[in-house]
Amino acid sequence: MSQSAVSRCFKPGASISAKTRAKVEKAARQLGYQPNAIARGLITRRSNIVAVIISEPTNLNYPEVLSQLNRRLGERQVHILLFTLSRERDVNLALDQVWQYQVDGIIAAAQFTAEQIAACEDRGIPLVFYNRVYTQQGVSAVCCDHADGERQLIEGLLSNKRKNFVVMSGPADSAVSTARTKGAVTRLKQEKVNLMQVAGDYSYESAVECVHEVMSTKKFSPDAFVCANDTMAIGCIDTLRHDYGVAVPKDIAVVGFDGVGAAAWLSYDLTTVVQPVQRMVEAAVNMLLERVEDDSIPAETRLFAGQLRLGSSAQLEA
Amino acid sequence: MSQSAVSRCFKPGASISAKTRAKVEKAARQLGYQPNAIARGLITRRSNIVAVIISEPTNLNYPEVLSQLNRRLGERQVHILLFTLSRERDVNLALDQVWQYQVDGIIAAAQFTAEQIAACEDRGIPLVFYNRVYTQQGVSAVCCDHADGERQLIEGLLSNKRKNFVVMSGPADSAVSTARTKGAVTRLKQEKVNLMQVAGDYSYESAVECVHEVMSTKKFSPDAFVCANDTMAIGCIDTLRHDYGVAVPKDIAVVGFDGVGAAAWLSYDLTTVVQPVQRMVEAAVNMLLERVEDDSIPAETRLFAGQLRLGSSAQLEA
DNA sequence: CTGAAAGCGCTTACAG
DNA sequence: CTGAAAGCGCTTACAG
Repeated sequence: MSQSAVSRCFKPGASISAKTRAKVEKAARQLGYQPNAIARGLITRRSNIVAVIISEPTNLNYPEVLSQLNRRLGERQVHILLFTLSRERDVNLALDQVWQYQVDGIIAAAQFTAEQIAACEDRGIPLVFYNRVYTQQGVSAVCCDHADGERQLIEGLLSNKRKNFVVMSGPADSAVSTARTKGAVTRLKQEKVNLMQVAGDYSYESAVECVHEVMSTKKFSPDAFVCANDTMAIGCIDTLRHDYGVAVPKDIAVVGFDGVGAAAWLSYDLTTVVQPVQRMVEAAVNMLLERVEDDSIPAETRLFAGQLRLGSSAQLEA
Repeated sequence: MSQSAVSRCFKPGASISAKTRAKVEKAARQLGYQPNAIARGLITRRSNIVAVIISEPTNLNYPEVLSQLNRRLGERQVHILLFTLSRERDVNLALDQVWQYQVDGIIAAAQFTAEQIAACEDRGIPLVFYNRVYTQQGVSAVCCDHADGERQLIEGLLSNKRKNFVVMSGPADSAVSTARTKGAVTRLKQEKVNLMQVAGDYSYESAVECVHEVMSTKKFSPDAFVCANDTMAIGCIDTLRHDYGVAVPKDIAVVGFDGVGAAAWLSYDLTTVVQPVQRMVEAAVNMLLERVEDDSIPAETRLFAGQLRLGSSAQLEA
């Protein structure tokens, strides 16, 4: 048994006789032999590992994203080296590790600086952003159309005769929150309505505090809360009902964004925009692996429309 | 510059003069050089990668576990190769990949067969289970004491004069669900109370169906629901309130298990057992890495008590 | 303290 | 179709 013969046996399409193949396979079975993917990667310069960098692991949306990613990549025999960031600024720490592990590509749900993006390019590591868009050239991304989703929600609330809006944003360093908040505010500024902005951090608890802040403001009595994610919208509904006896949606309408599982729970039945996670993940994986195969493929940004979910937390027209 | 000099420069404690070190570091900075961890792993037989295998990614508990794991392992410069299983039986597929990637160890929140455990041992790959216990020798595990947690909940419900219990289990192939259900049922069988068992799958939707099933059963009118996880407990509360106008906890008490974020939401304020995730993860990481360093260290099972959270979904005594 | 050499487990032209 | 040889980028005795 030569080394080469064994190697060819595990390489699909290599020229090898049925006889040698049988011999190798038998021995492999007896010894429990599996080719060493690390050594293979060293010579082929393909590790079949992709780094997944996520900065908001607490976002309820992310387990689904991660498990979809694992499924889609797994189908193509690609593995995930996982990096969850506690703070957005830890990107550099993660990237240092990424270089060392010779990953084939990066899927990032985190904010990169221009230098960080350039560093990936310099090293020839394809990079696809998930739910971040960059205006600069040559950056691939899949993204849910946050601005348009917010626009749809606001249209509905407006034709519902809502006049006094609260827009609740997420963490200041979250690009997703910024996009959503900006989408909502931009549309609202075109109308003659009152607008108050408050800053949460995506968490239920932060929404509770924001609602207290709003409700203790004299001279402003809101009739609609527009929240940057579902978790905060849920926090709003609970606080309004339990602490202020407000009827939702009769007195105040509440809308969220994401389409997490809890949005459909009977206590909330949230009006929200559902991100097409499956399609987004599929697109991200395809775009990344295409560019791994062929580095001449140009960058591309794909924007997916979210789907309006009409719940009873805000009775919009269909 | 010899290869050896560069190598020593990146190895802490190696004998190298300040002068050469400076020269190497300067060059490294200019070229953006980082040692290739893959090649290093090939020769040192240490990849600094740990496989994390999770079979219930939909469990709301798991994002926190994963992000804690990442933090704890990251502190020790160890990385996570992630495997999420859609079905418990995919363990073999995951393990095949695990062998190829020469991981240093495995953390598994999934059910392994005796053969699968033996395969890890044969290959000398340390294995620590998370929230699974095995009675066989030589298996390391950290686990929340599910049975004792259930016992505490049941004691409380009993001293509350509850008489007609529903125990709702999770998926049949989940060891965690089995342990919890068995803990509850064992304790209940010691008392003169009525008991009905129903089978959910950990999801909110399955709890809704279970409640319908129970409430349409003539001759049985429950006054306590004991659910194998928080998500189902939440589904119970919602269904009881919205579909049957039941007062929780006055008419029917509901308890869960896990201590997920939503348990504290105002609409639920769940009585549940909180898993000490931080401590459990810390223990799992320590146990695994100890055994990576020194394979003579014997296996160990560590059982952590869960902490009772007294919410208003069941008014237990303190 | 430093460098030349061997070797980790693979793949891949190259000759036969 | 098959095997010997070179080489991927490292680390680590070994000599100097």
